[in-house]
Amino acid sequence: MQEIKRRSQKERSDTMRAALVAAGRDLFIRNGFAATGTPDIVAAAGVTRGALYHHFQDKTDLFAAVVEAEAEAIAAEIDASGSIGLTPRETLIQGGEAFLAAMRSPGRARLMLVEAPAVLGVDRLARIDAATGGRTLELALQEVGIEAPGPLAALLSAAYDRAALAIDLGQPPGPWRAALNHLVRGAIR
Amino acid sequence: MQEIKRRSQKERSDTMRAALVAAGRDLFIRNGFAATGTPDIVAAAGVTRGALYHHFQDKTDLFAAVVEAEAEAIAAEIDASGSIGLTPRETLIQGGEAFLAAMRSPGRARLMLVEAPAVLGVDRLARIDAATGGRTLELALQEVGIEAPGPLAALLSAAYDRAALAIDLGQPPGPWRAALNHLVRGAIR
DNA sequence: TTGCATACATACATCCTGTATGTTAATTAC
DNA sequence: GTAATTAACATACAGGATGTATGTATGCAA
Repeated sequence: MQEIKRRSQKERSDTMRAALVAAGRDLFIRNGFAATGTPDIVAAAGVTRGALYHHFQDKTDLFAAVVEAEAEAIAAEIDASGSIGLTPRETLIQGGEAFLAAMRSPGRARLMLVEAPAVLGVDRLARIDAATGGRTLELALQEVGIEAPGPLAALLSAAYDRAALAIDLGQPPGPWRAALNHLVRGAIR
Repeated sequence: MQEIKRRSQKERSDTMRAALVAAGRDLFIRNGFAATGTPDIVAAAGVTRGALYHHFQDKTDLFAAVVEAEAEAIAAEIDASGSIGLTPRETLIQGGEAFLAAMRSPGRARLMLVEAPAVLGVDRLARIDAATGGRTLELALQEVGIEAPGPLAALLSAAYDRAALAIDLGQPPGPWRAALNHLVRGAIR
């Protein structure tokens, strides 16, 4: 009868881990990493700090899990809006639009583009979104015939990041989209 | 005889403040903001925490002072290398090169481009380097006839930031400079 | 020189982090 | 089916950091 007591270990563990990640995501987005204490997180999840330190090595490790989950969510949203049968340069522009759309989830830009590099380090974060879907831009540039697409992809990605941040901070998206289009079209000639 | 005791209040205060900023800069660059404690800073400066909290409201306030000083130093270096009598687009490229050169001071890129936005917030940091010399890029774009130079300047600035970071992380500068040239020339047609 | 303000040093309270230990429930071994 | 083991947490503890409150000495002004 009591299905609460009948949960398997793995199921219990998975839901708890997910609850901690969800609570952490919420608070990290609202207050940032430094201003969010582990007591706040576990209180929001309705547990104690023992649960947190059982599932994660430390607070940074939980944050990394939040960032990874967020990166996967972003990649999934972008993939979902990926229209097929476009020219390479159309794919480029459309992928950028999809990125901006995915980044309009409130606070997501600050979490992924400001907090994450500072907390996890630039290289570690780069590895995370390389593991999810960060190389699509590079491949698209290669399609349109750029010789060394790596650095240029990183630069354009940085430009998109900056635009997403500005929009997340409340600025109107129109001028940023226009400037991005200008930049991309100039880059692929 | 004892010139130490003969210092005026203002002189004493100024040197102390400068010493704290210098010690803070050194440690923030080496270990980052979060991993640097106020005991470390005052120990490096040879004083106690009382001095720090007399001159600054809190640890973040000291960090802001460090960032401001660094922004001024960067602006001064860029201004010093500013050749006159160039065409607007030459000025654009040359200014970018000067920025990259200024950013090769070890750890400076991470401090200003990763830590500072996270600790101070993007908007506050934007105000700081707008107060120093952050609008030169925007003016240069206006010179070459860009209609709305604001967003485009921000995007190109973000690209330069990304390149500076990559170079600071140890990557060879050549490909990044090439990609930046490609991007800028495409943007100004 | 007397009084006050400035420039620090010292002492203290609070909070947070990470770890060590304890407890309960689920899984495995026999 | 029961004992033993392990996983999943909760509780308790130690260390350190931050910010503030208080104390002290020196410069400065009347």
